[in-house]
Amino acid sequence: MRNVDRATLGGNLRIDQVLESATRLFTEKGYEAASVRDLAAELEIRPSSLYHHFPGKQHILFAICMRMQTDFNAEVIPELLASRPPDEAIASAVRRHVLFGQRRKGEVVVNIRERRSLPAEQLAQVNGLRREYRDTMARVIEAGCRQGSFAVGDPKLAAMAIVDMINGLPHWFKPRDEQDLERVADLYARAALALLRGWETDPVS
Amino acid sequence: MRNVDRATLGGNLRIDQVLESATRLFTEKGYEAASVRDLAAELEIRPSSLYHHFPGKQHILFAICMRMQTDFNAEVIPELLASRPPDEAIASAVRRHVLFGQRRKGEVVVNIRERRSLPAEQLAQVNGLRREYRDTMARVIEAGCRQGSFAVGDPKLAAMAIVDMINGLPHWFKPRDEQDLERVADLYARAALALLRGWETDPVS
DNA sequence: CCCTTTCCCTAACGATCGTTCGATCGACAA
DNA sequence: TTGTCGATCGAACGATCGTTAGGGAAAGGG
Repeated sequence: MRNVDRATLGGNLRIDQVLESATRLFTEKGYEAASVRDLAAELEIRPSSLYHHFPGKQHILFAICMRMQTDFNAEVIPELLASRPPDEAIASAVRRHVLFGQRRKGEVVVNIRERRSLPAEQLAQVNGLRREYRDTMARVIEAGCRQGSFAVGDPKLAAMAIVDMINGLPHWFKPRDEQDLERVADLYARAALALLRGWETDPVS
Repeated sequence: MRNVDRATLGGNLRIDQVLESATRLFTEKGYEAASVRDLAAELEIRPSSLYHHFPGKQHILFAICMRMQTDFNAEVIPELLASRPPDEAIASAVRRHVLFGQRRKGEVVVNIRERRSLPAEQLAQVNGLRREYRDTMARVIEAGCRQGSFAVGDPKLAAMAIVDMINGLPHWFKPRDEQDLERVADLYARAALALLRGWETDPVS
């Protein structure tokens, strides 16, 4: 029982090594294709030793997804809830989202691409956190519409579009350096604002 | 040899059934988790019979990805190359992209999420087609910048952002009816234009 | 008629999968 | 010293994996 707590929340040393190696393996080969023996080999221990720290392979994936999404929400949602104009809230949330996606690229990609291999109940937990983020963003967009900064008919759709756009980034973007990363983060923040301001006002052609 | 040709291009009846069932299985369980025996069971034949039509499991995935991406390029790229203002070109390309993503949702999702399980050489072929699409879109965006319709500093980045946004759609969007689908397709076309017009002109806050 | 080709079958191959069991080793408290 | 406990080990379990070998039934052309 103690192990499970230390698996979902961080804390233990060896468990962090397991999650780190597993993240790398899962991103490179995919969750199903990466075997417990691959993971054990990377950690230089025997496969059976892994079961002292985790009750099974699925729990490793769950721990990766859950920890990543928890940290993400704790870091990005406050930007949306801070009391300030909706443009600024969206802009800094998008900035943070982009930066998080690069800093924790491995976990983010695993969470996006391998999450569906989780059993229904664990998958629902992770999806709950993701929905919480999207709903919060949708509410800020709605507030921006009421006060006239944004022109969006469907705030939920707009939030999904923006999130999809940002989540695509870690799959292919390799920043040249820290400055390049900041540039793209700002660019995406601008992109989100351009989207929300001009969505339903501009003519389609 | 004949089989390979009929696998990548369409034509044969049974092969189409295999690709259709495989697409459904791969979307539901993932390529690695879906076994040859699962696929054979769905087709009500024995696993070994599959090897009369395909030389191996990987080639089924390759056929799905290649056929989907070929059809996609043949359908969407002409919208970008047609001689007309860049706004209109982008708008109708995005519209077509969204509609294609719904009409061929299964194959599109498989191509996005399972493509990486392909061996390097086959993966490169599919990625080549994808790059062709993105590059074409980037050139249209660049043209739009030169003639003043768009205000984008990095056309390739803008193309990737738009493509990521649209490709996210098939993962979660379930249109109520045909009209709802048309509505979202138009909305995403507008979103792309809003993005390209206001990207670098609007202040960040 | 026979011969080839197409399609599917039964049976099984070796490999690898996630996981379990029981023993062992070292550190540390009593 | 003895006892406890966390961590690791070797060895193996049954299941399932992708794939192959070889044969049989039906169809079509010579």
